Amino acid sequence: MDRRPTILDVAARAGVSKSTVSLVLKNSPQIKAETAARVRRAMQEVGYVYNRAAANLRSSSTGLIGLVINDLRNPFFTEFAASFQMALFARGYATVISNSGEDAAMQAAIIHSMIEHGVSALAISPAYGDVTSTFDQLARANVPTVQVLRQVSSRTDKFPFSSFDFVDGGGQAARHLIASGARRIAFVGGLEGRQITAERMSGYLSEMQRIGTEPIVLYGQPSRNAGAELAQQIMREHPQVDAAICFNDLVALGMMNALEREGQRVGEDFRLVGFDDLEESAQSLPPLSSVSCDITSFGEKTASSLLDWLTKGVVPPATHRQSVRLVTRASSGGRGV
Amino acid sequence: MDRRPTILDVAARAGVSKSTVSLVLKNSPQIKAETAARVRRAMQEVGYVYNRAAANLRSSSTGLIGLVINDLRNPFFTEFAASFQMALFARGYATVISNSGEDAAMQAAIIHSMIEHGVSALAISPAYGDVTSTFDQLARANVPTVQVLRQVSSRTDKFPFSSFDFVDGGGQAARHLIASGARRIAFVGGLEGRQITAERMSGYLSEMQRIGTEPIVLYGQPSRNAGAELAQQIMREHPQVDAAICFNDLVALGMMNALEREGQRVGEDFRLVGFDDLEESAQSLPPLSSVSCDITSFGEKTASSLLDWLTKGVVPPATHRQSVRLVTRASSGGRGV
DNA sequence: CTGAAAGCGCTTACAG
DNA sequence: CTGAAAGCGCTTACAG
Repeated sequence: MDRRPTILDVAARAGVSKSTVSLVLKNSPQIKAETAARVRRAMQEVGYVYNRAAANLRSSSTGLIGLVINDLRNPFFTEFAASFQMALFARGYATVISNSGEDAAMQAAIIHSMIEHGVSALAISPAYGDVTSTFDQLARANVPTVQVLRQVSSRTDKFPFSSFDFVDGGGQAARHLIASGARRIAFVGGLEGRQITAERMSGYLSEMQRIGTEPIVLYGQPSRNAGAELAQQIMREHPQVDAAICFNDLVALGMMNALEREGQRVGEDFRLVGFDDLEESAQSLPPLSSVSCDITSFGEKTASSLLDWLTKGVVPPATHRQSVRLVTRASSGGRGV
Repeated sequence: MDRRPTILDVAARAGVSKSTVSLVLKNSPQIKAETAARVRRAMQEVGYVYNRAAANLRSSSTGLIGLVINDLRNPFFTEFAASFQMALFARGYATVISNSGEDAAMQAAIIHSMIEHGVSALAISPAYGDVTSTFDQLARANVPTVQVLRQVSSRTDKFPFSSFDFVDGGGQAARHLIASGARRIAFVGGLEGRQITAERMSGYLSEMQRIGTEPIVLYGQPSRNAGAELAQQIMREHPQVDAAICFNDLVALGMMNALEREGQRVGEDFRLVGFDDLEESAQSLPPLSSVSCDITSFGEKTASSLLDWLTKGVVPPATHRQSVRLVTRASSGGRGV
């Protein structure tokens, strides 16, 4: 009673061979409905649980998809993880999620373990660091793997990369602020040297060049508190600035808070645009304009292109950029918008 | 070259039997160092990857620990997930994390799938709903399972429950506010009817009864925006209130923001205490007093008690409450604190 | 429509 | 210190 019942136990109970039980498990049309019903009843009676590991061993495909995430504490990534998993689940695949915590060594260990556990495919939102041996391992093991949101391996032929078109988003934001009458626009927040910071900033830089204005850039952590501090710094050191494109909404919300406390009317005296369009950004006071990255649909698309690769051999394009869309709200326009 | 090399390939390459290879894999001291080295070299050469599923099939223990989380979008739970996983990883166990998204049916499907995949043990921060059949399944499959943070099954003998001593935390917060000179204290935020709301409120209610004051309770979503709205409502409808214990820090931060915008000085005119002690709470303006729940250590303890159960048969106590500690900052005292 | 046999890649006693 | 054999719980052709 301690060991788990197997198909042999079920077969004995139902008075058939184990082959028949196996066929019933796969809903084979070969089995007479009556026999199938009897077998199913026997499964109930003995408390049978399918042993997927054993099945996989023979058929050598686990239906397990791995997801390695660089920071499970960041809502942007967890939203991705949640929608990715949901999409796979709906198509009958189980997802194992693991968090590397921005640690390349941890990431290597996780991936190693996932390969051992026989994942059929892998999506990685990678930690920065030396990852060549990690990706070599993946190549050897022949596990279809995509890089999302961050590109750390340049071998996009083997490890296709997909992300958002942040460059375009930054351009949209800059043009919108200029059109709304902003005179001096700063780019605020984001860690220096990170690719994603460069991308989000790039569209802003082009627009500043186009209108012949010197850009003003203040780097910082992508957090609410950093945003508040940077706002103070701008009011002190750059009083001429009357608008900002923020690395993300958290920074923008922190800035908004600090500006309003100092009596600045956000949307009139100072215009603000963020990135990510978090749920709460629509509800801030004033509501925050933001470059919306539909991370939910991104997660779903990543899931289906990975499955197409796995099941139909359709290799995803080496690089894919999902388009983004600026959502304008009161923080960048008149208060009543 | 397409199929993964097995120990037989390694054995052939190294000129030994597959048993020897297996022993090398387990670092058996029986194998001569020289032979082991030769075998290891052969593994490198053929690109061998351990097949854990096959190993598990024979030894019937996967070393896979499942974690089912009710809401991967909530930082409190993701912090738990991250520390739980780290702790297990450090002890050589792989964790598979899955998100039920507060959906009991999804949760049932996830747990079913995890059992099939042969998890050795399970931790569940459960979704509310009808879970009897889900837990029956677990009982039948004989998988050691703990409930954390939310108790949905009353069979704590089979499914031990552990959480924080929120009741005590609420009491600490209330006594502190009374001692600081607050005259009228409200309890703000948290969904009505949820056990965790009741727990966090309970200590407050006792203290109000003790000092003979009618409690004032305003329910709401556990979010920043809800906090801001509830603050407005309090200023309008309960002008006599000069302090609040909030369901969590998000609510408190939202309240703080709304209060300050209306010119109230938080910490002087209005005293505020939250729950959870988020990282950013120490850095808000003013810094937020909060009941600190050390979720990191909670995750680690959960991991090790689960492993003790799995490996040594030490069943955790039916109910465990980790103690919490009020951290007082300027939001509940003088501004200069 | 159902059964007998081989095999997936390991581990585990048991010999030697 | 190393090898030959059986077995973990399934699936997969192949018979019948």
